[in-house]
Amino acid sequence: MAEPRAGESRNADTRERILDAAERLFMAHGYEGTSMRQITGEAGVNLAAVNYHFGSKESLVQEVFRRRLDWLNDERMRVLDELEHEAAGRPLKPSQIVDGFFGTLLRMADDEARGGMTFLRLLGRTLIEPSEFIRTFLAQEYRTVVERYKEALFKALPDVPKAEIVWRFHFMLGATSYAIAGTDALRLVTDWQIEDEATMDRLDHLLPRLMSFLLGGLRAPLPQLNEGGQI
Amino acid sequence: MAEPRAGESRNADTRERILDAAERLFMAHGYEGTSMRQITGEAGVNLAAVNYHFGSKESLVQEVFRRRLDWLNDERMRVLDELEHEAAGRPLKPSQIVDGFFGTLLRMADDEARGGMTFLRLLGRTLIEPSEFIRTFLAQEYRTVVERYKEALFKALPDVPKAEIVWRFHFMLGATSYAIAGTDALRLVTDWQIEDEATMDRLDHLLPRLMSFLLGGLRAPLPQLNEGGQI
DNA sequence: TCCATGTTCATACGTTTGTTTAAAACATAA
DNA sequence: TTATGTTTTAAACAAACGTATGAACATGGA
Repeated sequence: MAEPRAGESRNADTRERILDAAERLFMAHGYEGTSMRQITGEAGVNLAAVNYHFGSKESLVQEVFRRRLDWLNDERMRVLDELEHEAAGRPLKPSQIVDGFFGTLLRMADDEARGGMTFLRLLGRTLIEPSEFIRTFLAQEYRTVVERYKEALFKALPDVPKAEIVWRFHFMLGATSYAIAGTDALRLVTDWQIEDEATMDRLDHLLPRLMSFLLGGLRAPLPQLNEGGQI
Repeated sequence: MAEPRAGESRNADTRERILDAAERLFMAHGYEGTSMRQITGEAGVNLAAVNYHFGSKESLVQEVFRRRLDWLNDERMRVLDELEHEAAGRPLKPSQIVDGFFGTLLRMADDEARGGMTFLRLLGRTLIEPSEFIRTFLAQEYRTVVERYKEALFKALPDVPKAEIVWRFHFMLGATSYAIAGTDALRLVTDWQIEDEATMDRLDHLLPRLMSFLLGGLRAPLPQLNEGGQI
């Protein structure tokens, strides 16, 4: 380990250590289930450090997400810009759009410097986090990106009602959320000791699997909606 | 309101009042985010009542789920028994199985006596709840039912690798979870003021929408898995 | 050297947490 | 009525919570 050079360097180091510890603990135990003392303990810093550097626990969790989401959503925007530029006006293929949004997300798992699997699992279970202010915060962070991808899907699937696309976007988010929430949640479906456990959580298998599923759902035949009263 | 007749009647009433309040509050604020004082306050009972009737907060939340899941999973078993009996050995259609598992769940929303939408939304966000002991508990409660439906899917889709089906079951759970987690989570995708808000959350629309999506995903073309190293 | 600035530290504050206690109130049956 | 078991009640408990404070320390420029 390299010695921190001096004041400002230690400063930045402390912030990062706190963010890393908070990310891991929020992932494991949730926001309300994680205490300041756990965070500062695991980070090896003083209890008061969080309030000094971030102001409050609420601000801390927001910074935990912002640190990763800023890059992710910028990247998603960049990818969509590039796709639309190459398409030169013609509508994109749904698979391109889905990969731009969800593929870009899942590929973060390979990048340990961007939070890797830890952040992905945290995000996966936080989109439907009980804590009101976190959901509100995430909704704001995602607003513009989701809006652009929604519009792209509208153009790519002109024959599908917009409300239908919105719902299917929502369903895709759910499937992806479970996909990355990881082996914890998978215990619901598998019997702990699955024969090919080793290959179950290979990331290079997860992405194509999820992508097939999402596209299958997105392009499914439209349901017959009974416009009258009861079903 | 009918007067409670006598001792045992008041007893049961207090228990039910606590369970109802806890269900609603856990749905709104999560397990860790809900205090005993909130629960007993909303239920209109004494603070000590929870510990007297249920022993602890952990036992309470387990009873909240058990009260609904017992019926749900029995019903799922019954439906699958019936389907397999009618099929008389021949494999079921995937749509029948999916409807038996997820349709039975969603149709609970119409039954206010079974918890209705409140319990559904609670369940939706609890399958990936951070609290370890809740996930463990749910995994146990679901074990046998999930196992039977998995087997049914294996038989219904003999050409699809079992690992693939397990994953897709998992994805379906995720999509369903988001579907029932309700309008809170939908804010991620919609712009608050959607034109046809009124029709967005009509339950008789949600079920066929979700079903199309799930079946589309379940029957999607198999992904090309790179059996070698990196993707 | 001195001061100013930024950071760390131990400690304490006021609340809130889940749970326990012992007495009171109640219901049931002899 | 008396005796017995069950349920409700107010009050208290220790522990943990997020946050605030002021002294100690380190650093860089004057």
